[in-house]
Amino acid sequence: MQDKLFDFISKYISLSDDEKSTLLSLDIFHSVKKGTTLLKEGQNSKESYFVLKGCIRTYYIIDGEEKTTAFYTEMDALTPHCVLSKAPSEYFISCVEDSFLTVSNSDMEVEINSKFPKFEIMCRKLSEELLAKERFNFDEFKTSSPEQRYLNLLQKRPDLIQRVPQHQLASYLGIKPQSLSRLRARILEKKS
Amino acid sequence: MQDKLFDFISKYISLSDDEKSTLLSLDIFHSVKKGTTLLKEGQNSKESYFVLKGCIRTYYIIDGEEKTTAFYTEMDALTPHCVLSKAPSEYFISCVEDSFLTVSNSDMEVEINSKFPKFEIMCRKLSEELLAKERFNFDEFKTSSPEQRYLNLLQKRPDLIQRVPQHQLASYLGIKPQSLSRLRARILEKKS
DNA sequence: ATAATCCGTTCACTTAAGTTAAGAAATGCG
DNA sequence: CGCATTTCTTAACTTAAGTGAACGGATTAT
Repeated sequence: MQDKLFDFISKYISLSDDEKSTLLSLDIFHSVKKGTTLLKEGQNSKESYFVLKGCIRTYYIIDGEEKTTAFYTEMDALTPHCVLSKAPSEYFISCVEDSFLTVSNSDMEVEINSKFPKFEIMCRKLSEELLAKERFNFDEFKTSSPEQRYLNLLQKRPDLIQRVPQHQLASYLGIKPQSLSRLRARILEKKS
Repeated sequence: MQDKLFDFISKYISLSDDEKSTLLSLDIFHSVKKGTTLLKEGQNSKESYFVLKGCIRTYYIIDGEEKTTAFYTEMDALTPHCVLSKAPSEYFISCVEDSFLTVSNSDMEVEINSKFPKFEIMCRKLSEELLAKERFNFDEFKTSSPEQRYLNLLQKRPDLIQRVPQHQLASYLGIKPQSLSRLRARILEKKS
């Protein structure tokens, strides 16, 4: 499973065996059970996550209702907003499935980055790439209707629709669960 | 005006006078007239922008209609998706107002980053911060109605509503211009 | 095993956004 | 300056999402 991490890293920089073992010595690999809450609203966490297997989600509680805004699956990285802002978290992070993650601390990252400048380079490339992707996804969201967004998701992340509860998917698509149900029924009708 | 750039940079790293003059020698400062198109769909650009004064926007043309998805104003940085993906651009970038920008080339950035590791650090910090912000904005968008999004914009970027045409604002809010007009009339009614 | 809770779907009704069209106001250009 | 184009608003109508409620089916807890 560690190799998955190294495969991912190799897309950005090349690591020596020495550097690899330094990474492994940090004890960042963790197995997390479905339903576990990794971060709560109001907490001041310094932890970042990288999903090797499984799925985690971020959600807000607004007027007592859960609003899921993002899913992170295999090879997705998440540094919560509160880690950078050093302010209490506005949202929760929880485990959608039994998952295998790397969990790293921002102090630890600062240390590694200063020891291995390579690492700094990887982080820059990765966050630049993720920023561009995030902007693109946001653009797509803005320019399409709920139905188009659902069809788009069906194309791009068909796995999500299988592995995630409908009501979480609904808020991810920016609508209510009932609307998602109706929308799906409408699509099925059209096909026939 | 250059000082504005250095003030911005100083939030992330400290530059020596030597480094400052190296930066200035690169001839990255440009004045751009309102209406100028900086990037066209299909182009393979390597240029990134930083807005010192003015406003630029990204927009798509979908079914012959302009869809504005983002505005970049004072102290905003934009590296277009196509620069990183090295694929033709999916969108246009144009100048909303007469503006003063820095325009930098990705080859130039690679060179600077290798000469000044400090710069690499700044880029990492900046893109991490922007990524967190972008995700937060996306979350807000998903979890609110068009009316809430407009009211939120009124709070957070009141200047935009003044300086940008309504029909561009509308698609930025994910709705049609007619709906924005109606929505504003509705809000005015409520207030009275 | 049974009760309780949660989840997804359906329905009827309300509300708001999309669509089409028309006209007024502002802007740009010859 | 006046004409043309673009932009903004309004209106009537259509379509889709929000709301509240009810129903089975599944999952969880007791």
